[in-house]
Amino acid sequence: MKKTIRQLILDAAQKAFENNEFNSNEFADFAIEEPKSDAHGDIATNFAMVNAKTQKMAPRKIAEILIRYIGNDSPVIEKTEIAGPGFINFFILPAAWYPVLNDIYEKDAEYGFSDIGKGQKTQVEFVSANPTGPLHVGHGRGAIVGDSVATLLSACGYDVHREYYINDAGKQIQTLGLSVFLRCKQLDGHTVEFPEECYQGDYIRDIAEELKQEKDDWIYSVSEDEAVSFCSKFAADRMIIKIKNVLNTLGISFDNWYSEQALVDSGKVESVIQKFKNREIIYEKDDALWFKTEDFGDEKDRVVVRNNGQSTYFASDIAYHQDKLDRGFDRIIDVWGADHHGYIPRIRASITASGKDEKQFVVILTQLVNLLRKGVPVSMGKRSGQFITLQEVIDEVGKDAVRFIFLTRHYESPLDFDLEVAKQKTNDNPVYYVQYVHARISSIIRKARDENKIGKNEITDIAFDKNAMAMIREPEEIQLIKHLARYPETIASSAEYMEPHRMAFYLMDLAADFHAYYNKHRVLTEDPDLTAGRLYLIFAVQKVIRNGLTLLGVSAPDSM
RNA sequence: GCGCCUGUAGCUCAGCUGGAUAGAGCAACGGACUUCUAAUCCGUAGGUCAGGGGUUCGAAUCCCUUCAGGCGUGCCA
Repeated sequence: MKKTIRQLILDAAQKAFENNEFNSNEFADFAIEEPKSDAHGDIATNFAMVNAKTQKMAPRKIAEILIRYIGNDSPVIEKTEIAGPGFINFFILPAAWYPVLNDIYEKDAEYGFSDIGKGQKTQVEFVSANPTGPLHVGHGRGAIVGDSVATLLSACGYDVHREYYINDAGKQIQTLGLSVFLRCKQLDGHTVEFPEECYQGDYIRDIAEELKQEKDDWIYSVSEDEAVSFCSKFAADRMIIKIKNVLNTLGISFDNWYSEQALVDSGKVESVIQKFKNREIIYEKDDALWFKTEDFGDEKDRVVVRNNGQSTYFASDIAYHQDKLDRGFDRIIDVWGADHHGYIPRIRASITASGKDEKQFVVILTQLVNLLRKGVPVSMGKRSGQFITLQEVIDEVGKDAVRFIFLTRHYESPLDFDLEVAKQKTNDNPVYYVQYVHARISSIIRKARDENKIGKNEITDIAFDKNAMAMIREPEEIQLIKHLARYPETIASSAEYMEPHRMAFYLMDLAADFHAYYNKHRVLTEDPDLTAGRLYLIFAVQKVIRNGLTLLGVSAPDSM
């Protein structure tokens, strides 16, 4: 509809210019939008205002000329008017909205999908939590945002690749191994002291017990170094399995699990360092190797190889991001927790340094999650082991509620996640509000079948009965269709701005419109045409609700 | 100190990238179930968009500044 109106305006403007009523045929960019208030019509444009300069005319004068050329013969327009400082408001004929419904039936699960991504290869890397402990709610937020963004991009025709980067090299993995090793010894009755840096959560004990079950006393038959190293590998593998399981319960899976250790073993880290050394953008100081990130926009230079010869996490990351781009991705999107924001300039520096376009690299920073119970903060501390895991949160409030709550906020705002609120099945918890629409419509359709009220056509018939269609004319019904017509652009903007919350809010709004309609009008009536028309409408609503929930990874139940 | 993020109704949050009278939900108050699921709906009330300046036809939105909160500012990850 917006496209149609835009074209009408452009054609009219061109004609006005040809007849010398406009001073220029260079028109400024103008907006086509839906006014907040119904009194301002269905669609409005600021064309006249933004073109005051190009035409050297008063906005209202421009508007007058324009609507004269738009005329009244368009099949979709009921009337036009000029309002306020020069808005042009269009009132659309109710019947002009009907094709939206046919479109929904025709495209079905792919209604609203587009190819604006043009098959661009896009990688979304998210979660990527260290396998040194269970996921917590903060990881959950990144996981859900990343997954939903990936899904939305796919719906817009991007060729999307989901990746999890496993930090399975480096000191923290050794520490993990040591923690498990010490816990094993303790389980065997030895007195051991845990160094402060060791992980002490219950999961360490679980892994130690699993290890003992599989390997019995083997760890004492080898050197301690060898034992710890084995424990590291064993524990990391176990943690990855657990992480995969949690993510599975959230409906999240990855195309690739990328191992840092494998990256190191491949020699890519070494070779990037060498390459940068040759270009003299890596230099030696204080027995360490430094990357001149400051030359590429960072605050100061960063260490890539420590004075003890170990390379840093950053060194791997340079090679990793290089490798991503070498794999041919047009755009790489990293989803990080806000506490990593200091890393952006240095990664960007590494990308610029290697001659790539920094615009290919995008970071979504999800702000921290405060876990509460009845308004009281739940303490979180990884080393101490005193924390609630993501798995526990999901078990308590359910996958759908967790996903939806995380998605009803802009990822940039800090999030208070209250476990008690999340469990409530009230409107504090809008996931049920939206799902209820789906269940209600399923219920109506069941009843319609029971009572033989489906009519002579199946509801899903695209070539729908004209008489039935014409019965759709209540204001609430037209309102619903207008809302359904906005779904495609909601997908597009959610994907373009990588803001899945837009879809969540869209669904809540649509749900509100439906619930209001439901309370005011009966779908199943004694009039067969009316009943058929309304069934056709609500079935379309149900499809859109289901499609939208699916994009957000939330289920659409047939009964609640 | 510097950098990033945030500040909108009592609470939790939107506000479509500069548009018309700033919107929802919760909480409060008053109504609607013999009829398709009341996990719903209808209504009332609630605002100096943190404060101040600027940009222009027009600012919650852009710029400057002050204040408040969070995070970061490692040869940790």
